[in-house]
Amino acid sequence: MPEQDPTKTRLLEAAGREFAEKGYELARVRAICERAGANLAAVNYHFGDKEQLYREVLLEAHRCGPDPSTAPELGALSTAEKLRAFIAHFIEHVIGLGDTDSWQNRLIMREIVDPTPALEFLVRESIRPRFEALRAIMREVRPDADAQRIDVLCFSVIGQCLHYKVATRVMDRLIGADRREALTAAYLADHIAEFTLAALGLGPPVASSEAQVRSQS
Amino acid sequence: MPEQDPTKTRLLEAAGREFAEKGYELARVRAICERAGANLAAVNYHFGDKEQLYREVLLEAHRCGPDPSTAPELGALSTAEKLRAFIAHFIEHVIGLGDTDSWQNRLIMREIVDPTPALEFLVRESIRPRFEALRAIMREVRPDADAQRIDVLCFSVIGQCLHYKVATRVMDRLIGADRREALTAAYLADHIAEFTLAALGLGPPVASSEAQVRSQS
DNA sequence: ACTTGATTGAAACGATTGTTTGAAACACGT
DNA sequence: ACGTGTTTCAAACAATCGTTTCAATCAAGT
Repeated sequence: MPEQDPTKTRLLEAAGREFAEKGYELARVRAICERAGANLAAVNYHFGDKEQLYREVLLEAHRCGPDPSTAPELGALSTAEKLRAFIAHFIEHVIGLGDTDSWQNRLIMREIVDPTPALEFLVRESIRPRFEALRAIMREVRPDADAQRIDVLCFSVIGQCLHYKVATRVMDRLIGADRREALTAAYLADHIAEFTLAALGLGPPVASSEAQVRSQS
Repeated sequence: MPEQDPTKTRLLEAAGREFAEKGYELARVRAICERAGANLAAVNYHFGDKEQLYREVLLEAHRCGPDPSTAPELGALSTAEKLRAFIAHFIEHVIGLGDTDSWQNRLIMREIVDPTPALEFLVRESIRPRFEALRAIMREVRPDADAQRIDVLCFSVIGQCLHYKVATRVMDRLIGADRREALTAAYLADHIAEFTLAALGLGPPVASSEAQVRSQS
């Protein structure tokens, strides 16, 4: 099969965009095939049916989306810097707010909020490893905390980050699309890190202006 | 029209549950009518079509769901206590994690994450007032902060709260449904308040155990 | 050229959807 | 009892969806 851009590949790409935009139910097989420049029957020929296509797309989104190999190296960093690195990585790669927000991220976000049976796989392969990494950091910060407290501390971090992906549309109407887009990945990562470190007693309280924040690091 | 439980009322209730469970597209008019014990044509007779029914259900969810009149009285409280009261109110009423999670909350949450054209109304009537209230508190905490910093501070609070509604299914698979359900509204409200107050310098860093938290209040 | 297997194409199928229809049943003022 | 306007009902309609069909097309081995 020495082809340069086979129909099957184009279908996966087109299906990814369609599923991410519309969701599984609203995504139309006809629209996917049209995007891919393929015939209507191509989906059923290459993937069997719509559901199997969706699973393969989700698998592709996991592979090409947030790259596990770019997970921050947490070797010789201090605890505070580990946390800062985790947050920066999460914002930029998992949330996908740094680059052009890819269909991969939107698709995974849909699966989180409105799960299909494919969620189990997604948790096992992508979400849990990251969560365990954060949990390890939190245990380092608070060695004598019980499991429940560790959990909610992790959720406080993840919740802050994920909010910018989940509630994007509401934010646009709340503070204006221009001001929402002005919240760059770097700014958000910095804010959430400062906020979290201060809450954990690893840094000073969140300052009023950017200058004050910088004055301590 | 002196009736005790008219078809129109039963349809709104049934439609609310159906839309909340399945979402707008997956919700079936036939299922709604079956739940309401009404005829298939009842929807079109009383509401015109499915979309107008959805709008009226959303309006009903806004009225009977998170009650604006129960918004915390923020009169003579200190800034820290205002924030604590806001968070507790948000967790218990808006997230709906306190009582049985009603279809009203699930429906509104769907509208936030995956908006329909009805979002504009929802923001204007329900979300913006609450957001402005939080923004006022934050301005009180950081009088010299610019608008952008006020925004992200508010989002840090809301993001922490909303996460327990948005990612419930993922949490179940991540820490187990039993441990997730053990996170009561009171516990979460207390944690998020402590976390946020510490981040703002209005309280001590988040402690390792519950006892240490209590020792300062 | 012919065969074989994999792929593409246009058209149709069957099921399900929201919606409409027109008659029957009901409520109620006269 | 009658007439009138409202509400319910079973049935069908039109549109759309995912899926299937089967012939046409292509690539490569012989």
